[in-house]
Amino acid sequence: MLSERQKLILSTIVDDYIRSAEPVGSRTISKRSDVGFSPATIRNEMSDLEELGFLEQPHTSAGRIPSHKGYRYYVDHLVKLGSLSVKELDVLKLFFAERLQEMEHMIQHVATVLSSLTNYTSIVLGPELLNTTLKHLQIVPLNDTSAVAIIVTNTGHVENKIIAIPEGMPVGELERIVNLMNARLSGVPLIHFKSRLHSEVSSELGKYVSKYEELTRMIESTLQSDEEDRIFVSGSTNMLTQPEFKDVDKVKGILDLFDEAHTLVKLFSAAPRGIQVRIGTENSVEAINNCSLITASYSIDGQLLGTVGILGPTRMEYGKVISLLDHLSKDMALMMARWYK
Amino acid sequence: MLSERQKLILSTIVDDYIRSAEPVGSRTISKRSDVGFSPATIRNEMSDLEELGFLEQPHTSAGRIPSHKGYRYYVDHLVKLGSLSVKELDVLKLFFAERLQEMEHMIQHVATVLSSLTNYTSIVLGPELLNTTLKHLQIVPLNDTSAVAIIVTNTGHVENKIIAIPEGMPVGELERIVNLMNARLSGVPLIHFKSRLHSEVSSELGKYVSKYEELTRMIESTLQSDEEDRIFVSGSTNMLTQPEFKDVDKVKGILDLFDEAHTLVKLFSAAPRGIQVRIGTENSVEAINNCSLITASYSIDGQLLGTVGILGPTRMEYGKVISLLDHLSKDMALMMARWYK
DNA sequence: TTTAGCACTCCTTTCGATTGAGTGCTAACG
DNA sequence: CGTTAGCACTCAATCGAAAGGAGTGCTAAA
Repeated sequence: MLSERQKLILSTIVDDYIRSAEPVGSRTISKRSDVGFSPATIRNEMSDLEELGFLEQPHTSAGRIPSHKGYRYYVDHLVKLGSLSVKELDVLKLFFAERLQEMEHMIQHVATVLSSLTNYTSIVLGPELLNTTLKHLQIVPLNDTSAVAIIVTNTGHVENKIIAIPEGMPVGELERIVNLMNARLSGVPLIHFKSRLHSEVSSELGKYVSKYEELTRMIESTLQSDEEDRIFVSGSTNMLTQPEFKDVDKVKGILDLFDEAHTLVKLFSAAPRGIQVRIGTENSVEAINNCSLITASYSIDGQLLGTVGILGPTRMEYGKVISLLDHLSKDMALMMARWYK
Repeated sequence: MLSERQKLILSTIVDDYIRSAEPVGSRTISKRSDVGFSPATIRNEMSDLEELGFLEQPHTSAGRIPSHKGYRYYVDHLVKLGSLSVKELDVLKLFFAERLQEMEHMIQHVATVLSSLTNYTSIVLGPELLNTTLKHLQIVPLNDTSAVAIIVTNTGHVENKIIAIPEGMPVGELERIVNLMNARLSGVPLIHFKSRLHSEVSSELGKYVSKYEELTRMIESTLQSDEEDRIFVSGSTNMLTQPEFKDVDKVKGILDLFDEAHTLVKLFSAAPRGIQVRIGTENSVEAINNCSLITASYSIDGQLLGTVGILGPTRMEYGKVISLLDHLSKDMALMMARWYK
């Protein structure tokens, strides 16, 4: 357990380091108006804090910087949640007044706003398609062998994929099956689509049962294709403005990560409800072991939809970012609710 | 007009500099087996070439590097088009054997292959939607006020947009109009869609003429939304591996460019038929004034469809890249032809 | 015309020397 | 006994001089 004075000093060091990116010395702390101790006293405390593992020294005659453990303690006990500035609130208000039509555009826009407000990189995981319900299924033949399967959800999302028409199935029959599916499956949550497809429709298919298996498998694959389309990144080059990443080799790995939608989806799918701060090596992905990732989930009626996140250096403005994400994730949930109902 | 010997020397300098990224000295050139002159002779020629503006000296006691004019001459007269290696041909053959279904995936894949074969950044501009013909038009109502307009082209491309249902238009009437449009406009090239829409359909609309205007305007807007979706980038972080960009400030502007699909589309739309090499400041976009951009257009029956491009440092492997782009753009044209016919 | 020789330039590397921010320890102070 | 002033010590960063070396330009000889 840290004493009040230790907390004050740790907190001051973290704040100062976040601002300056330079190791913080005892004199710097001592000069601050809210700390009424001499440099020598501070030094003793700093020495203790280092022994406890909260601080590190790049080298003997440098100031101290927070260790991962130090950041962790700061985030858990000391961080002062900044309230959003008038300017930031204005931006958000304006943004949510805009009522973008397509959900993709809305989410991309959220990412852009986040990265420009924070100067970090923002990553947003959109809701899974499976949470929506089927509005309309359509199959448009392109030629004798292939067709486009189109699925429209109640949120207005359109998913499509080119499929092969089962050999020997006439167009008329294809239409009949699709009509049947529409009649029976409209309004069904896509997560139940697969099972309902079999229970509701398969009995009425007559002689095309085997062909039909082939067809449904392809329609199902249309639903699975979207995993990587759920991820939206903005401000990736903001990483380059951070002094800790002025060395090209250090950013390369991070920037490469942003192109791997696959890895990002995995990283974000693992995020829990509410707000989570993962510092340095707490991240499972090695490329961002010198970064912190703050995520906030958004949900409707307790059902987890997706995650909003900010990636920056471990020396990140935790207070500001946490309150911003908290605010925004709630706004997003509200906005999503309009779509889903 | 340069003498044969000057050409040989210029060519050798450019080749060597492309390989090493270091200023090239007279001794280095002299040692090469195909140049039978002493360093002193080479020096005299280099001095002449510098006076003519083909070479530059970073400082008095350094070797020479090619100027923009030097690269230009090299590209126009000296470059040896490398034939593709067996390995590269294998990659391409394998790739085009794969027959990806969706055009988007195919194009994205082309970009990936290009960047991994060259270690530069590849940018591909896909064909305009307007070159395709209408296969099917569909409007799916979501609720009382909005619907999704879906356009399927003969290439299997699906474009969709959420539109507002004109006030006071019953669903049945909406369906009737869409059916009419489908009957009359199927097979029409999208570039003529707008004009045909009016001439073919407007007479038969009865009392909904004014509402109908509103509706068609929105359907038309679905076609225009795709401009930025035509651009595909791969290997953007390859820029970071080039020694001339080891300084973060120098790459920031370039990487930022890749996020501005808008600017890229403009840059690529301006590309002429065939292969073009734009060196340094020949590029209109300032961010890439230290880069060279090589583009190759692809077309069917003389109609320009799109452009494949490689962006790298001015010190780029011109010979290799040019022949690769040439080869690939022709393969792409063939592949596209299958879609369009 | 070509080339060997040589003085000269100037970047780069190296290596102390210096500087200065910051520490740890000790002893004095309230 | 906690706090602080004083002081010696450490070590990265900065600076400058010296050395090294790659490369040039010029001149004169082959």
